[in-house]
This record gives sequence, structure tokens and C-alpha cells, in this order.
Amino acid sequence: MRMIAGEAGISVGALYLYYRSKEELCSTVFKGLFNEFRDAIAERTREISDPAEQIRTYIGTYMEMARVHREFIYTFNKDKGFAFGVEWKQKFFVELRRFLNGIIRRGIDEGIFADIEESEATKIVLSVLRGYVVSIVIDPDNLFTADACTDILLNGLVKRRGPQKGADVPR
Amino acid sequence: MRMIAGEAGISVGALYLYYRSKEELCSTVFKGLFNEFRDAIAERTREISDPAEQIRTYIGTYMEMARVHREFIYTFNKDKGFAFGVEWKQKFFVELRRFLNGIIRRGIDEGIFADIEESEATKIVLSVLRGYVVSIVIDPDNLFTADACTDILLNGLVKRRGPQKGADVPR
DNA sequence: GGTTCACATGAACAGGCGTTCATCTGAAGA
DNA sequence: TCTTCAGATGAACGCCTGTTCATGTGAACC
Repeated sequence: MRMIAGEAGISVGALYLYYRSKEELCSTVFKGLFNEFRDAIAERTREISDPAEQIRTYIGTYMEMARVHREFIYTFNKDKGFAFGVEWKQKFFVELRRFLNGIIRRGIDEGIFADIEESEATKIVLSVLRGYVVSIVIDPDNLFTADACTDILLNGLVKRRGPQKGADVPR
Repeated sequence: MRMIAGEAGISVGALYLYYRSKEELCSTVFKGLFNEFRDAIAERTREISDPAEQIRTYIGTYMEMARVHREFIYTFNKDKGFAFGVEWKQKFFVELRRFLNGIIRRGIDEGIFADIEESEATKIVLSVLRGYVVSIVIDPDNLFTADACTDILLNGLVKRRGPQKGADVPR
């Protein structure tokens, strides 16, 4: 709080005129960022019809947002006092998951995706992205490109046999 | 430190007879766990010849170890004073990455895996697992099965066309 | 019994944290 | 000019942390 006040050019006491507590301050910032995050993903994927391309955009947007706000992530991961806000994080994750789950379900229904377990697939894609966020903070060597990530999640590691519609799912 | 001493049934001072600092204590535990982790993965994958099966085992072992030591992960993620040991974590990650990278490289060389960028693929697989560990702590709803994870990473989301060697890479 | 000494104890210390509140400030109204 | 009061200040408070060190303890040896 002392650092935030200093950075804002006001006193610690003034901070408590606008926010009841550190938790309220952090929650406010977090909620704003969450909305920006969700809106960016929803907006960019809206006009796309191919679920595979939607996932590519979802992944790209997620990673871009994480990079853009890396200072935020870094600060809040390093801050030892930021252990609250769990319920907000949960809601955040649930929304992200539900959205992605819809894309994957549609991909399966349309026969573009394989007959996978949609909820498992959703969690796994989200897990890659969650790992990406962690890497930003503690292991930048593990950062990868959005394209490589999309390609592997869509096509897998194993070599594809037989004819492929390469235009649909470029490697 | 007070909690550890209490749990161990000794005094705080006695803790400092055996460990110079909290950092040294934590590093000791961490190193031991790291070695166990690495040995388990190396041992279980040793006798396997198919790179795809090696990755399946790698993923399964990683997730199992994370689950077995979930209390450890939980504690150390909640503990506000455990921000050091970065260099050890780095070494840990590098070793895990190098090992996995070797498996993937061999898979590509043997024509089992597609012509992917091995270093990117490595990071992506590790990222899924890193996300899994995070989920254990902050979002258990996002936990998935090792089999689903392996299948998606090996086969991808997109439906495979043409003949497949289903026995090799079961969905 | 007396001496020694490795081991063990936990109160005390210094520093950091989020939060409070007596105090100040300066513009607006009388 | 004097009064009022919302807004701003930062020293102080209580709590928690990792760490230290004067003090205690008891087995081993002379």
C-alpha cells in the first residue's frame, strides 16, 4: 500500500479514502482487467465461424493479454499479501472455461474436432495457457509462440497419416 | 518457522541448529523432492521405446507426483515468504525440459511425430503440466485426467482423416 | 561431586505489513 | 475576516515474520 500510494503520488491515508482495504483496491483492479480480458476474447472470436480458428484466436488473445499485462501478473505474483480474491478468480476461470467449452463443443458437433471429451479438452487447453502465465513470472525460458501452441493443440504431436485438408488446419 | 518447529515437536531455536535459515531448510526439502520427481520420470520412461508412450508416461508421472505432493505444493504456494530458491527452480525446469525435449526429438527423428518445432512442443507440453500444478492449488475444477491430456497432446483436437494406426496412438 | 559442553529453549529483536486517526490544509460560505 | 469541513497527511498501532542469543539442561568424563 505504501508503494502504491507513492507511485500514485498520494499518501497512504488517502488510499483509504477511496478504497476500504487493500483487498477492495486489488479486487477493483482485478475485476477491470478481467472484463477487459473477457471482452477481448469474446469480441475477436465473434465473427469467426471455424471452431479451429476460434481456438487459434482464443489462444492468441489470451497469450497477448497475458504479455500486455505482464507487469500486473508479475506484481501480483510477487506480492506476498495477495492471497485473497479467490472467489473472483474462480468466477473468472469459470467464465473463460465456459466460453472455450462452447467453442470445442461446436467443433465436435460440426465434425471438425474429433470425438473427444469436451470438458477434458477445455481444461487442457486452459491449462496450457495457465502454464504460460506462470512461465511469464517464474520461467520466461518456457515461453512459446501462439502459433506453435495452436498447431499442437489442434493437430497433436503425432504425425498425421492419409489425406489432410491442409488449408483448414495448417501446420 | 514457528509452525514447522511446532509440527516437528522442537523449538524454533533448534530449527536453526540444523538449518542456517528458512531458505536453506526449504531448499533442502525442495531438492529432495526434485530428485524424487526426476528419478521417477527417468525410471518409468527408461524401458519404453515408443516416444508417444514415453510422453504418456512422462505426463502421467508428472501429474501423479504433483497429486501425491499436493500438500507440499499447497503449502509452498500459500506461504507468503517462499519467494526465493528461484535458481533451484530454474535448474529443475531446465532438467525437466531437456529430458522431455529428448523424447520429442527422438519421436520426430523416428518419423512418429510430425515435423514440429521440438523446442516449442517441449515448452507447450510442460506448460500444460505447469498449469495442472497451478490448478491443484487455485482451481481444482480445472483438473483433468492424464489420459485425456496425453491423447489431446498426441492427437490434437482436430479430427484425423485417412487411415490411422489406432493401436499405436489410441484415442 | 564437579566440570564440561553439545544440545535445546523461547523471549526478544528488527523489519515489514495493512490499517487507523489525530492533525493539518485550503477552498467555500457567512 | 472568520468559520466550517471535506479532503489529505503520515506517524503510530498491532500483528506477523525470520532470526538471534542469553539461559537452561543433562549426559559424559575426570
